[in-house]
Amino acid sequence: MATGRNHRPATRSRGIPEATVARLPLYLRALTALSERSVPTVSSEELAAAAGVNSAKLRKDFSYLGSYGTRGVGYDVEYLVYQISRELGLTQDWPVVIVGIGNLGAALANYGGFASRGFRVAALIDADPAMAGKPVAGIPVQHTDELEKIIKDNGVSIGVIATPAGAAQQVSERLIAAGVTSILNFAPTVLSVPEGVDVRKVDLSIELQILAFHEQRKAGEEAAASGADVTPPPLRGGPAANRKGPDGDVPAVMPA
Amino acid sequence: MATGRNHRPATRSRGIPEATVARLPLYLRALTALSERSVPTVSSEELAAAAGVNSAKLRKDFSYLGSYGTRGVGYDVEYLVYQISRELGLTQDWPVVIVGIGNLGAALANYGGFASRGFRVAALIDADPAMAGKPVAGIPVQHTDELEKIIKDNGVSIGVIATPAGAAQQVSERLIAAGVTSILNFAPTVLSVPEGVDVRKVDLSIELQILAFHEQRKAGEEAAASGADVTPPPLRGGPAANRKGPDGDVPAVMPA
DNA sequence: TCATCTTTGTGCACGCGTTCACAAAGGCAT
DNA sequence: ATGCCTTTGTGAACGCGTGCACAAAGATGA
Ligand SMILES: NC(=O)c1ccc[n+]([C@@H]2O[C@H](COP(=O)([O-])OP(=O)(O)OC[C@H]3O[C@@H](n4cnc5c(N)ncnc54)[C@H](O)[C@@H]3O)[C@@H](O)[C@H]2O)c1
Ligand SMILES: NC(=O)c1ccc[n+]([C@@H]2O[C@H](COP(=O)([O-])OP(=O)(O)OC[C@H]3O[C@@H](n4cnc5c(N)ncnc54)[C@H](O)[C@@H]3O)[C@@H](O)[C@H]2O)c1
Repeated sequence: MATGRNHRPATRSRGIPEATVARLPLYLRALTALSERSVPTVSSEELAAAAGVNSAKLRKDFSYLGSYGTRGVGYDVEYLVYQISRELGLTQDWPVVIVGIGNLGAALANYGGFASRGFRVAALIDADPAMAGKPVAGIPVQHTDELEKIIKDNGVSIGVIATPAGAAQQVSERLIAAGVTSILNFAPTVLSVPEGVDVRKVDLSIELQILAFHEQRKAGEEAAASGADVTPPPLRGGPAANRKGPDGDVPAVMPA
Repeated sequence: MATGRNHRPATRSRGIPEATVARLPLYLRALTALSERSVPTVSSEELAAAAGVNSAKLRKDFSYLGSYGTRGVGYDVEYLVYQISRELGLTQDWPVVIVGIGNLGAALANYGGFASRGFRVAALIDADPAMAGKPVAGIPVQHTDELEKIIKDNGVSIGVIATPAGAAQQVSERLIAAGVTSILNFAPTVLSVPEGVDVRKVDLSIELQILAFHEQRKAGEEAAASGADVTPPPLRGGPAANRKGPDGDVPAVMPA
């Protein structure tokens, strides 16, 4: 579940809110772009616009990292890039393994965005013996038998799962037993992991379904305005009341 | 153009909290699995476990949909599947276009999870003339010149962007101008869209960076125990210690 | 019919995250 | 130096989401 409740009593000073942590990569990306254009400083307003967030939120986020800005001027781009990188742990190189080299796994392996940010594909692992040795994105695929050895030899602590859903739980258990403590899961399954292991999931179906919900709502409101009724009849406690909010919005954070 | 800098009183769809909407697909998946095993009813406790959430949260979520449970018994699986599907708008078929048929786009096109849930790949679109006509996942790729026509002819309202980051904003503008009102963006860019358009993004780099942050913190706490400072731990380290973590499960995708 | 037992539905309290609004800080020109 | 102007950093208010705890609902069996 989400960032828990009564966790640890100490280390409040280092306690950067989870929501802030999730935005740091966004700021970092915007700052990197500015850095490449040799822009020396940015105001919270400009940077917030580039990152697509509220400027007050950005300032508060940065306040958790310390006071790196200069009033009346803004933030020093290079310095901030460094500070955020350090905070995110990107000043070191993180070896990552990808398990399940099918359509998606291969695409991930080919993705250049890994190396560009301190991540290095240490190994590609698949259960299919026919794939063993075959190079994907220049890296030879290794068999799952080697999984534990690979993890340990390379000191891998982050694993990416791109296997079919049915295999994901088992794969996660092997990864964790071998030393992995962070998993990015692309398989549409709820992984059950011990405490201390972080799991983040990327689920295409869920995203589409959320979009579909909003699409339907938009269509419903539209139809409601013209008197038509598109949605099926509610069976119970029918809330004939349709909200026709002025919203046009969007966001929604998804919890676990 | 219009960067939405207007704040809305938050999206109150139809009274269903956004956080709940984001969990409905999760429940639906668990329920579908039960349905396939011909399980007639489930308690909130069981279903919550299967979906990886708190049972009280699940009950509260369902309460927004109406009272579909029976006290002392639980929920009727089939009925609930229907209700949630209807709520999410999955009783109708949503045509979807994928723009940018590279590594990732091709993987998405090959993904079976689309059709299984009311989504249909209406077209694959790419700017590379060399790809035009080539079939990917059984569907011929069409050139971007056709984009507007494709969207309109098929009544597409949901678009998936898998182009390089540099092209994403422009592609989104064309999609929106042609009638798309929901976008799932895989490109690492902040899309600026007019009000009324929903954007959800999936960003691998961000997910990995968030995981890296937690990894670093875990390593830091470990080191702290041995007298080190709480700041930048030089090297990632050692043995994956299984201590208390922040959480066991986290979200992955974020709103636009 | 009535008692018992299970499980729902929800009132309530709490904490996190967001946003507003503004005082203080600092640069810069005079 | 002094005053002006810009922008930060944050106190405070507010709303959303979460989870506890329990009364009410309803099934089941005697
Ligand atoms: N392709 C997509 O766009 C997409 C989108 C969203 C989610 N997903 C999910 O990602 C996963 C992979 O999708 P895909 O399209 O690449 O599937 P795929 O069938 O093309 O690839 C799966 C790969 O995993 C390997 N594998 C199977 N069991 C394994 C095991 N126990 N250990 C190691 N490797 C194993 C298979 O040999 C195969 O190479 C699936 O769970 C899918 O639902 C895919
Ligand atoms: N591959 C991954 O695993 C992965 C992971 C995360 C994010 N991404 C992002 O997804 C996007 C696609 O990644 P990829 O690896 O598939 O890249 P790719 O280069 O393999 O594919 C990009 C495709 O988009 C097409 N394209 C370019 N401009 C276009 C335009 N204006 N209109 C239509 N099509 C256009 C290209 O012809 C190409 O076929 C990138 O933004 C990447 O950063 C990819």
